[in-house]
Amino acid sequence: MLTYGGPMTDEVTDAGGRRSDRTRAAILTAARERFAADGYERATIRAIAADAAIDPAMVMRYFGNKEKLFAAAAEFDLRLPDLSALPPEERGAALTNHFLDRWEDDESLKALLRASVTNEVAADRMRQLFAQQLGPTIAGLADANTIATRAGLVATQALGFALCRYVLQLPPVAELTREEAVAWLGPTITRYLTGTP
Amino acid sequence: MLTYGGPMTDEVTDAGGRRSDRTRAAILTAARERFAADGYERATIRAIAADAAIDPAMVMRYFGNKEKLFAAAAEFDLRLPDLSALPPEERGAALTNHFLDRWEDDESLKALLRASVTNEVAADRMRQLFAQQLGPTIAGLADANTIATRAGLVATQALGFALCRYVLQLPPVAELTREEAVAWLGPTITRYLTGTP
DNA sequence: TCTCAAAGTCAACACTTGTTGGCCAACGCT
DNA sequence: AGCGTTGGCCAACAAGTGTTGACTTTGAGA
Repeated sequence: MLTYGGPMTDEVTDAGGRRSDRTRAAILTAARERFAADGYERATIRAIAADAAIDPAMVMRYFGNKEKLFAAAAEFDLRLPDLSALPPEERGAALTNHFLDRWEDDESLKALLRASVTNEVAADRMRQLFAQQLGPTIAGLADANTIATRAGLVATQALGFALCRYVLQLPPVAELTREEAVAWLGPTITRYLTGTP
Repeated sequence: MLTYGGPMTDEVTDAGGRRSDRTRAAILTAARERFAADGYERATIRAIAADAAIDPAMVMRYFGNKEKLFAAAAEFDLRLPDLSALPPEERGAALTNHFLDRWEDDESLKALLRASVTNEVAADRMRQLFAQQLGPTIAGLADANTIATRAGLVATQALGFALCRYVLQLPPVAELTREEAVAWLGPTITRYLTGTP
């Protein structure tokens, strides 16, 4: 039986909880950093284990194999806000701001982007992100049968900007302030959300 | 001495030329395909050699090592047209069309994009592409000290679209016709080229 | 205190990778 | 024909990969 007398928590935090929960969380954190920095194939189990200060075999015990570890590390929720409350012309800026926030406070997205270029599982997760999370939130903001296209277009600009700013670090894009970035991208996103070609 | 009595040609074509020129070209073609399809680390020398129907050792003989092979395979010229002849509001569509052309008739760009996410040499080449090729061609179309930023913004949309369409293959983006794509992206690029935030 | 499952360690495996050096075949020149 | 350069193949190396199994330690419940 899998009973255990210790404190019962669903959350996965650094401190507290069973010992196994802590190392599990340590592995996930290290994995996210490595996948974000190196991509899928260059991030090795050994390096991740070293970062988490545990044995590589533990990673296998906890997550089965590298693919499953990645799947667990790249779990991600865009946490998109409700845009319908805003006037249409402000929605692009709001969405841009939200994207930048999510990108900068969670390495999972960077890990997902870096990996999705060479790993099919990651690419699939990326496709789902925009189809199942962005799609529904912009549904109702425009003609129903244009929603998928609009979500895709938003993806092109959002991912392209993130690629240039956080991954390739193209100087002129990386040096933009938050305000400049929003001022440039906002109208583009707004047009993709509710405009017409 | 490195003299050779055979026909002296600078061009590297499939047919004709010395035997070495032909296999050299075969290696480059295979390398481009593999790098484009698999990215830098998953594209192995052995697989490239197999595609070119030669021995892996030949690849080393011809190009020294994997990095130099990639550098040779990912040599790329955007061949940007002169935009100043066009009316400002048509420049975005023209540039978009040209990008799509270049993307679809040469695998080097896809190879470069896939590799640049995990390989620093490739990332550097990508940065140069937009700084040294796109920059100069849009110089004169807008205020001189906004050129670098404008080139960067164009890069975000161009690379983002290519990423979604050709690499991730996001369904709604991959299914857009050429006309739809140009109609959506054109105005965005135009605004980045000559508009104001 | 004893017991036993959970958590962790260690060493090795099978495999793939980039890369190297030695050897053989082809071919244009004298 | 004989030569020498060039092009090509084979086998192997060292390093690093994901992954596995057996062993040891830990720590809570009886």
